[in-house]
Amino acid sequence: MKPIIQNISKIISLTPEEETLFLSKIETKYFKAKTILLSSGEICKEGYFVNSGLLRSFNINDNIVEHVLSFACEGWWIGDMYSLLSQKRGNLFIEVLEDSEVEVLSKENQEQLYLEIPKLERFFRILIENSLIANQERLMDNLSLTAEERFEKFCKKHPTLVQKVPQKQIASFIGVTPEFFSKMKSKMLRK
Amino acid sequence: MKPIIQNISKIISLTPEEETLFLSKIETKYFKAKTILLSSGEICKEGYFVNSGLLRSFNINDNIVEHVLSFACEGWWIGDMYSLLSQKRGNLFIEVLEDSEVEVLSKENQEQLYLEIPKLERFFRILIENSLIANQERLMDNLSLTAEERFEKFCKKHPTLVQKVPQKQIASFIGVTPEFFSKMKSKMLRK
DNA sequence: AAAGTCACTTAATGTAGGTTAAGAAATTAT
DNA sequence: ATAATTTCTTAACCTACATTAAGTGACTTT
Repeated sequence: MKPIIQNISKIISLTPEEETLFLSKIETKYFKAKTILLSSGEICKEGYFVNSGLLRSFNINDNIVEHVLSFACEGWWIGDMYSLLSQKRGNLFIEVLEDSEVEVLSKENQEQLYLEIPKLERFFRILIENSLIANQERLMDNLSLTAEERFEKFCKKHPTLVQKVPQKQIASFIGVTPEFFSKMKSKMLRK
Repeated sequence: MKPIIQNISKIISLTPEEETLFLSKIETKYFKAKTILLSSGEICKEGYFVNSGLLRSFNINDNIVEHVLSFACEGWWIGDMYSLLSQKRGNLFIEVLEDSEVEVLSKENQEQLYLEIPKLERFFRILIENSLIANQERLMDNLSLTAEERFEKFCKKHPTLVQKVPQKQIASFIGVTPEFFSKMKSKMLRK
């Protein structure tokens, strides 16, 4: 069974016909590392489900500083929610960090699927609820924890990512500069 | 027409029967300022839609420092998403800041409504999508803007709230101490 | 109206994390 | 393999914001 179907089946159950219909609306694509799937200023027309590999979304501040909004590895969805929904120009980049196999679901097909398989409203509602919860927690963590504590939490929560992701991007995700992150890390090791 | 029905009608259309059914599942309540609707450590059993007045959700760090997650005034929904969804103990408080009139939707009734009016899946999906987008933006702002810039953005986005909410809670929302906020504000006025 | 609490201000001092810069190590490209 | 680019480290110095503390005014409570 395709990972994306497994992913959906964890939350709602699809009939074989619905599965087929769903699969007809997505497209499997392969991307090389460093491919930019979406740039700031563009309108996001599709969402991505990662079969294998690793993507990230980030923005760039004052044309200099990158801030990572999210990573997505196997079994995760990624997109620019703001732009995808509003169909206005967003300010996120979506980049492939490792050679990846990805299911592409266009905005258009997603809307059609909502009509053809109303159950999918439920699936995506729950998917987004979970995303919101994670985001709220991250927000509160940024307000109340030190960089060290945030890093520890990140390690516990995403042990695989810590191995795969370049260190400067973990720094960006938890909200510190690469220089400070490096200093902090070596300080933590010394304990 | 009840504000909560207006709120829903902006996104989906309900038949008169569906409206009646929906209304039968919510309860209008009146709360005095300072009422605590939910405490940290409790399981959140209901969501709130504000007809009038003002609520907030926040957590408390190390039994000392409060961090405001969100405000909700007229026309806004509020709840502890994490606890509401997982039915586990959350760490948020929900407090009434001004005497308020509120529509209460229990978790139980909400689940029933999803079955009886599947369109509501769509409504809440979109509601939560918007909430996620706002959260993501706030997260990125916290990573990339100064306190001053965050405050300016807050003022533009929520001009009514700036008038109503105690200053120390705006400070908490944008992520600084009340002391620093006070200093910052007087510095901004001097310009 | 007095007393107490709470919200806000101001100021001195402290610190987590930023900036700049330069070199070392690791990847990538030729 | 070598050069080129990128990532990581270290260190000196800097700043946005936190902490502590003390004082003022406003709102509650009795």
